[in-house]
Amino acid sequence: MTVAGAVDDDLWSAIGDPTRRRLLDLLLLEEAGTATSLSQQLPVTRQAVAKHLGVLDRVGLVHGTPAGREKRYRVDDAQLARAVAQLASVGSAWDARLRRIKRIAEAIQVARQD
Amino acid sequence: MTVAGAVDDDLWSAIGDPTRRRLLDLLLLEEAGTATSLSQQLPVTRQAVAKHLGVLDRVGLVHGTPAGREKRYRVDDAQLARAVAQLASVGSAWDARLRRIKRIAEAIQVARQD
DNA sequence: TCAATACGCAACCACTGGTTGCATGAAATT
DNA sequence: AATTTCATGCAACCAGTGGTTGCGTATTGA
Repeated sequence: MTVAGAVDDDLWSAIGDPTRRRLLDLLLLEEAGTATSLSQQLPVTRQAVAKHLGVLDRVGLVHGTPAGREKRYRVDDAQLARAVAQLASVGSAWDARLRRIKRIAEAIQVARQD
Repeated sequence: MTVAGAVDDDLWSAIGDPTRRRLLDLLLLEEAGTATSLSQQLPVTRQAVAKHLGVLDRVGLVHGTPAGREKRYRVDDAQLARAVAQLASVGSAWDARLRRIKRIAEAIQVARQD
C-alpha cells in the first residue's frame, strides 16, 4: 500500500491549510459558526473564511445550512473521523518504514526533545 | 492545548503537498535519490522535484549532500519522526474532541465504509 | 420605513507548484 | 586531450490559490 494515494489528496489539501485547521478547531469547540463569527476569532477577513468554508464544504468536512440572513456551518463528524483515520494511516505507514530501517530508536529520542 | 499551533505550520505545509509526500515515500523506499532519479518515478519534471527537495531540505525533513556531479538526498529520520508525531498529535486531538461531543460512535462506523 | 448586519460576487495582489529554456560543471568516451 | 554526455542550477513564465478591498443585495430589527 502506497502512503500517498491520489484519493486522499483533496482531503489532505483541505486539512493541510493552517487556517482551515484552525477553522475546524473552532467549529469543534463551538458546535457551529458563521463566516463572520469565525472570522472574528481569526486573523483573516470574513471573505477569506467564507472561501475556506467553501472548500471544506465541497470536500464534505463541514456542512452549511442557511438560517435567515446568516449561514451556519457545522462539522461533519463522520467525514472528519475519516480524515483523522487517513492522517493516522499515513503517519503509521511512515513510522513503520522508519522502524523497518531500524534507525527508529535514536530518532524517537531526538523527536522527544521539543 | 490548541491543535493548530503556529510552530508546526512550516512542517505541515511541507508535508501537506502530495508531491512532497510521494517524494518522502520514495526516499524512504530507496534510502537515497537525486532530483533526476526521483523525477523519473514521478509525473513531474526534474526542476519541480528539485524545488520540492529544496523546501524539504529547508524544513530539515531531508538532507542533500553533493557527490560528484550529482546531489544525493536522504531522509532525516529524526525530523520525519518528529513530523509523524505532530501528525498523530493533531489527529488524536480532533479525535478526542469528536469523542467528547459523544457523537463518535456512528462517525467511526461511517468512516469504516471505504 | 430605514439603518444595521450578513452574505455573495468581482477585481486585484503575492506566493507557490509547475513548466520550458539555457548555462555550467563533472564524468565518461574517444 | 578533446569531446560528448549527463546532472545541476538559474531565470522566465503560467495557473491556481490564499488573502485583501470594494460593492451590491437581502434579511433583521428599531
